[in-house]
Amino acid sequence: MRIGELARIVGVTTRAIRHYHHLGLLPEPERLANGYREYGLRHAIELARIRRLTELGLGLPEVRDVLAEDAGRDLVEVLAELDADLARQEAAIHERRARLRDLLSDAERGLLPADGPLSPELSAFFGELGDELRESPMAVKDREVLALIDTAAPPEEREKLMSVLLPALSGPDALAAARDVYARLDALADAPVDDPRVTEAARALAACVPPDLPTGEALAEGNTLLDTFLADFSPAQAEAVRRALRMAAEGGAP
Amino acid sequence: MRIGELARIVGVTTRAIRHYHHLGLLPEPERLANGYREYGLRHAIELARIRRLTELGLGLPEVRDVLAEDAGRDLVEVLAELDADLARQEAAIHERRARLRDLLSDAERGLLPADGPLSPELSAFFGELGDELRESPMAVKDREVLALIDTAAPPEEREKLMSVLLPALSGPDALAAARDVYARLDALADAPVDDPRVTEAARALAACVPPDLPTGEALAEGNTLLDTFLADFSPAQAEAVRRALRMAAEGGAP
DNA sequence: GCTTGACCCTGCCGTAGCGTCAACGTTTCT
DNA sequence: AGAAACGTTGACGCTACGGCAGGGTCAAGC
Repeated sequence: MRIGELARIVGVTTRAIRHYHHLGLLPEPERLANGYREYGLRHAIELARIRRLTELGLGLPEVRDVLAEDAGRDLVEVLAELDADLARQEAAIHERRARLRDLLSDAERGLLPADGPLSPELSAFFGELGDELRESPMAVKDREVLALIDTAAPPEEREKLMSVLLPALSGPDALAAARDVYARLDALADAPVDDPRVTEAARALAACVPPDLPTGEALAEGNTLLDTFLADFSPAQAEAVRRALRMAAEGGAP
Repeated sequence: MRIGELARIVGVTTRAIRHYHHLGLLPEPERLANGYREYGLRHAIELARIRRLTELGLGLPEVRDVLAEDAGRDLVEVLAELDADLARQEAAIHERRARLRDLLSDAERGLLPADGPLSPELSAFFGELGDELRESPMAVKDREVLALIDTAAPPEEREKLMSVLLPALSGPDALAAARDVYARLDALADAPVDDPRVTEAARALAACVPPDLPTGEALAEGNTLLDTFLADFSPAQAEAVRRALRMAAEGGAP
């Protein structure tokens, strides 16, 4: 029996058989005078065994281990380990599917303009903001930044930040206040730094900032983060934000 | 902001960021005079978006597609497709885990000497055969061959073969008959081809063969399969099997 | 001025399990 | 005798990066 026939019988490709030879999973058979491999029943049997094991999800090195230890002892151990691994994978897939379903249901209700997934509270806030996201560049930017924070710092810091932010976002006047601040900042896009509206915008923004926010940290000298953040704004907008942070920091820690 | 800081903020490795640059997922930022990449808030935002998408399970080429089509239209489509894909994977894993559990429970009851998984009926038959598998080489070989058939020809032919084999295996005298045949064939291991016991063994074996088995096919001239199969036997054993097949074929198609 | 340590750069090899050529020899059918 | 269908070895391709080699840059401390 030559390689093609063996492959057909067991239901694998010839390439796979040669691969198993290469890895030492399946012993190389005798060669005919022309160099062709000549297989016997033993090979078919062993190959079928390899197949059964790989189809269970074992990796080829593990299959080799199982085949090598002629006592079947190790098999049980490997299978148990594999089951645990598969359980983890299954759970991971399940979780991802749950998040996918949330996203898809949001999308069906017309939310989700072009963004990826973010936490449900934020999603709700920006969902209600609605048309603002199509008209106010500031609102768009704000959503992007909050999405960044939501994605970035894993649990610990995220939770802390969200716990002080969320009450502010879900208050009864939060939407109107946010719209007002966005409009004021948008108006500063082309304004000079000494425009009188800068002060008003800063005051409006500071009023929105929850008192528990660590604004002091943000103002610390070596903070390149704040600079990077403000580099994306016009000079007047950046000045307004900076003043608002100072006002919030002074008002919050008297 | 340089690459290390960006990586820390978003929670990825610098290697991943460079990888995204290489694939065109994330635009290359300006370079400083020393060749360092200099990032802004925009990059952090985009990188976080990429992260959210990959963590959902999208592949990087798909992420690129979603980011490229500036309308979010395609996102829903991609996500739906991804969900279908994940559903398939989840089902596959679930099935494998079910088979694994069967195997492990078999192993706990002391079955499964060193073999991989096979269909439950076969497993039951050889489970009951018990000690025979430790004493009779023929029994071991038989199990191996049936396991091969069980693994190899997918559904169609397998079902056909099993449907005629299983009744014969589960009859009340099946175990005793099988033991008898195994013993007779084992006795022929070192016997000459013209040993009188060859005829008796052939008769005993033929009596076990279900009448519906396509023995004619097996005897057709060009069948290298049968030769390969018999090459694993001693001459007298092979002769007995050959004669049994002839007897079954003649008796089965009168 | 020199070293140390923490960054940054490019580029190449490795991963699992084969698929897919390439370039060539053998067998088999017509 | 030519073509189709097989066989041989060898090398590259795929994911989403990790790891390493071999170097350049920058701030601080001696």
